[in-house]
Amino acid sequence: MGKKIFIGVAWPYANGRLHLGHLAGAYLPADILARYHRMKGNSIIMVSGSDSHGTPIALQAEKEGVSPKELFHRYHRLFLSVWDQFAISFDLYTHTDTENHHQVSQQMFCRLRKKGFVVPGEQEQMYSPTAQRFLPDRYVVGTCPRCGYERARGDQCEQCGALLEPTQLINPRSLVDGSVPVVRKTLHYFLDLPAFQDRLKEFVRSRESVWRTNVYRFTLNYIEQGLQPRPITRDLDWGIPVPEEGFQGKVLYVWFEAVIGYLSATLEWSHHVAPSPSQWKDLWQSYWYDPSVLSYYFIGKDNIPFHTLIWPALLMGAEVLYEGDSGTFVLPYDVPANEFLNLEGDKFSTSRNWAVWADEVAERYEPDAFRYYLTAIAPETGDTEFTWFDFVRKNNDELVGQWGNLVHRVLSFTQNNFEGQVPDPGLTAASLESFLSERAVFLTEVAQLIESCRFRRALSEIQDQVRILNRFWDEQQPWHLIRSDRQKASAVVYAALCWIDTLKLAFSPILPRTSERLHQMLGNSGGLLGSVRRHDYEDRQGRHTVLLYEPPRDLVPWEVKDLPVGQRLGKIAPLFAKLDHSLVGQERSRLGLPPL
RNA sequence: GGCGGCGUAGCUCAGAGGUAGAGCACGCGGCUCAUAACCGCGGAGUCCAGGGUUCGAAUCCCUGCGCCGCCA
Repeated sequence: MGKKIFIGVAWPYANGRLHLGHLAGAYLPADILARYHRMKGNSIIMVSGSDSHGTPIALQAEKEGVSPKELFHRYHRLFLSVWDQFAISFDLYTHTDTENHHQVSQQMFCRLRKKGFVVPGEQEQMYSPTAQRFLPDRYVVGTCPRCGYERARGDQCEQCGALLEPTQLINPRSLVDGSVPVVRKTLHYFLDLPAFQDRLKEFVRSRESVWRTNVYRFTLNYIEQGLQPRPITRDLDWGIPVPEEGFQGKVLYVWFEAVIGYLSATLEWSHHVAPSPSQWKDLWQSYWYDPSVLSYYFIGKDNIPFHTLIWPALLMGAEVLYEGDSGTFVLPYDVPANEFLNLEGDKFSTSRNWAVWADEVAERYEPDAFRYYLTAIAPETGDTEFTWFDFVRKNNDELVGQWGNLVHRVLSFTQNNFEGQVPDPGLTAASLESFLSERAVFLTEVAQLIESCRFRRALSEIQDQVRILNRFWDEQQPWHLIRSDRQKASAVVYAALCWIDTLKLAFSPILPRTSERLHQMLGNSGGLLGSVRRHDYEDRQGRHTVLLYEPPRDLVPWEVKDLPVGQRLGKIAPLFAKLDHSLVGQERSRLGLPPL
């Protein structure tokens, strides 16, 4: 019986481009897990979407003189093409400004309100009399009380790093029109997190053996320090309206509704794929109310408490989405938060333009080369470093030199000596038989590593096996055997081809594009990659473009298969391109660095 | 300031109480099927610093330093 897997991936904020740090931190590992489970025959969905609301988007839109909707649609479109370029196989990639997401978020709000976990309270906030509206902390600037910097923001001083309340600023003014704001009381709703203190603690403890130690300890400690009520509404006009009388001009806080996207996206996906309208309900509920579902959330380390505490609290509090639903929400199984990827000795920064932009780089290089490199240096246990020098090096020496070359030397040899057909091993020597039987052990080992989200380790395990096969080929010397003992040569080639076929399988979650090509080259039927499809639709919020994933009609299963004797190989071509070392200098100069 | 993570060979990173590991780079040798790729051998390190526990610590504990994140 197959397992049921839900994979949620952080909702990227649609006010800036995506860079390799985003991919390495969340989207790539999630995709690897998703692709693996599909081959394993498990039911899985992977969902995410663009986060369209919130202060930074509103602020930036104002600066550029466009509407927030326009701004976020621009980035949303860009994101869609990145997922396509890097073959990130979201079953649904949507955004938070759909009618469905508005409804589900408001419904969650109402559920929690009704159950008493969302309560009203007063807050003091800066108000601009000239603009007649409340100002988010960042909209207020003034002199920092600590260092005297004159353009400190209401939430933090960029000069000295002090975290501030806007009321602490000396000579505060509005960033919008320069007017002097005043302090005013405002009514908001708060999530009663302390009410969940004990249940959350019990929940977190139950995950000790699954979660990474940093995630576990960080979360547990957070609870033990005592949870505070958190405001879940804001004075802002860009967002999801608070569904309550007297709350005009207020919206749900973006951190509250964005996590609900995991749930709303599942509903939307079910709408898109359910065979009949009456079945969509069963479909989405099967991912949220069945206690055997394993749900994974791929995020960066800055996002941990939202997924290990706040989201579980919302799910516990609401219990179900609609009154009368049977079952209760499934809590996160694993939250494999990654640390950060740095770039050439400094952290990625969108505002300082210190980044390798995903959309750009996908046009200059084979995206699988990045998938390889980013998995090899995945920041699973600590921050790691992207350097162009190391990228070119790993691409040339490991990906091309070891894996690509192994494939090419064996396939070419088959082409040249066996008319491009899988040779008959005849009575395979016992040593080759046991060599071939190790494939199953190998696949199981890789599977276990992937299932426990140790992708970097999985990749190194696979590369070890590539090295073993290169050695096998060298030791057997088929280029001599072909003259002295053709039968033995056939057996060696057969064994090598079968192993390559298995390695292709193991590589395919990490390198889907090139594995698909290799799959064809080996003359196989079926497919590995699948396709990402755009889908347009309209609702009361406007027109939307989302991404849907379609697996290959005949998805190759995750299991050892002997190649049929006589199977014709496809057209052979190198899987990967070697990169010239001059690229290192070129790419570095794009960043304003000396050539090395 | 509080909490968590990280600090290991020139570089990128594994490991985790019992004589320091991998890949690359470097040196030597082999092979020629292959994208000058592949295979073998070798040198290389006060495992951030200081203290403690232990027969034994890179690994556990304490203190400090540096980097990253969260929170105040």
